[in-house]
Amino acid sequence: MKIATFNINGIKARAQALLDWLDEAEADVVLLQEIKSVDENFPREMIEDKGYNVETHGQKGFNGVAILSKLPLEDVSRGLPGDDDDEQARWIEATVVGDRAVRVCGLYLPNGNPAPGPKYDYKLAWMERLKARAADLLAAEEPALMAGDYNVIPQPEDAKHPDRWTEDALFLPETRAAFRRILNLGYTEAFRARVQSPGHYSFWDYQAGAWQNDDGIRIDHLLLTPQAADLMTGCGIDKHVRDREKPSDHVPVWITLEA
DNA sequence: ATGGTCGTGGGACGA
Repeated sequence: MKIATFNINGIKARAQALLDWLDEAEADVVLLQEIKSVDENFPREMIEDKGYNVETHGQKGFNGVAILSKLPLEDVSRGLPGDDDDEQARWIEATVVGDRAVRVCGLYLPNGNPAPGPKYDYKLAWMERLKARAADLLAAEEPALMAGDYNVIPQPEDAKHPDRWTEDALFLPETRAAFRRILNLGYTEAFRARVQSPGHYSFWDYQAGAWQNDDGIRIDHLLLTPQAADLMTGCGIDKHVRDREKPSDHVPVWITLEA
């Protein structure tokens, strides 16, 4: 089973790029972030025509997440638990029924800039709620993963120029510590578990020639429970997608599971 | 320090 996460930065502008990538990647499950669409306007038919089941959790203008799956999806749940007043569409989860059942959670963690400030407070509070959900998932002792745009640069090795990010909400010590606390519950960060070398990124800003200079950061992650990590057979970043026409500023990150 | 570029929706805001 191949599972990918992809922040597409707007489904309307990215429709063709997404379809092209779906054709080549042949992922069984895709977790999308920043669809920037309400559910009614999401172009589900074009994706269903490629054999995917489609579950969305959209919002007007911003945010929005979705799950695409060639396998059946069960027990779909929308919204990160822990704050009934939070109306931002940043979380969706479902059970994928393959040879084994895998609980997949798609997330779009708040950016948090500028920090300090209310947006950063929201980010840290959201990460605390994420940790609570992560702990509950672990307690089930089943294959499960939480994947998406974490807006967290875990280590200096995950940025071309870490010195330029020291004041940024994606790299502040408090952000990285909150991310580590989630990992330390018992999660495996798929890519870093398999690749130790620096210089692998999943996001390049549209501005200032970031892509041309390979001035990237690695902020899209897949976190696996021990039962999922035991099934992992591969992991990769589809960097070449960033060089295409009308690209997202993120590229897909994926794993393969023996499931 | 500033401005640099996108997407959505059709203005301002988020990233």
